Amino acid sequence: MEQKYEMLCLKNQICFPLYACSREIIKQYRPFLEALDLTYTQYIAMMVIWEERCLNVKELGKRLYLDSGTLTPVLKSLEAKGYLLRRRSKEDERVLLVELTPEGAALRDKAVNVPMQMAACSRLTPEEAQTLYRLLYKILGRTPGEE
Amino acid sequence: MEQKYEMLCLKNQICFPLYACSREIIKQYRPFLEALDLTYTQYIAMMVIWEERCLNVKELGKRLYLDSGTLTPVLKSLEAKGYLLRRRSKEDERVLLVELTPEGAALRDKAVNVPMQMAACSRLTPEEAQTLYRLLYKILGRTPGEE
DNA sequence: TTAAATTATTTTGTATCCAATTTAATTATA
DNA sequence: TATAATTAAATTGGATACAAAATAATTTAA
Repeated sequence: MEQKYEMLCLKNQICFPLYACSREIIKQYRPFLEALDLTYTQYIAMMVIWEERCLNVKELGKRLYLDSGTLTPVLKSLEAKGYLLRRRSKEDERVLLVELTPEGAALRDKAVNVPMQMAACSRLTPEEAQTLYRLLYKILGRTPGEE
Repeated sequence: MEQKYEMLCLKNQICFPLYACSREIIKQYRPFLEALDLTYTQYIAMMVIWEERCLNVKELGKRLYLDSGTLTPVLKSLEAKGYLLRRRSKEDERVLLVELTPEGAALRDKAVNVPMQMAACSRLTPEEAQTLYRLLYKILGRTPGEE
């Protein structure tokens, strides 16, 4: 290939394997999450909601790097399954609060083994996973707990 | 948080930052790709087609980790823009060949600076990027050229 | 103090993704 | 050689993603 096109190859891209890996791993989640009747997006949303019990859409979106355009249908679906309640804040009617239900809390016990099951599929050593984790959060520009 | 839920937190997931990073970087591509009237998916498809000049949907899908359900509309859209031709193979009518047009080849010269522009946005050192690259392809289980 | 600006969420429209089904062509086999 | 099995794409249906516009509530500022 001509020199000037060298950088424009799939094999010289860093974003492409990131994109491919992300989708491949999410595909691996499928059988485990299907048993919980959750999609991956619903699963990571529930993960934050399990931790926080109650938070608003903006906060949730910041944690997940998703905007309300994506979250609105996801949260409506989780509400329809009975795992959370959506209600407007009393102090500020613009704010929508998302609150864990007892059914949602019960789901956490059913989900508790998913991380271990997924770890068993990993092709990386714990050290490699740790390195990857650090690099990914360097790209994201903030650590999970931050802000 | 209770010990038993410890692994079920966003901050202890490896897939989540992968998923978030992938989307964040694809978002960074947008202004550069908009100038070419391409989406990210169209861009990586063109990248393979620029290299191969002519290949079939199955081969393209293997390179991109995408199936024909995703590729069919992407390729129709690229054909509509005039960057490629879709035609059935003479030897096997089931196979759809995707062939670069002169317009598609010309687009390559307009895209040639995108990788450099994106590299300028990177928060990683070249060494870190190299490490990340290696780990991602370890997860994918095959190197870019392989198979 | 009320009109303008801002903010949080929803809606809309477009483009993926992907599982599952369908269609059409080819190959294998009884 | 008919028929079954396989294969490559396309289609269908459901769930994201996300930009842009719309809606509604709150805050700012002239």
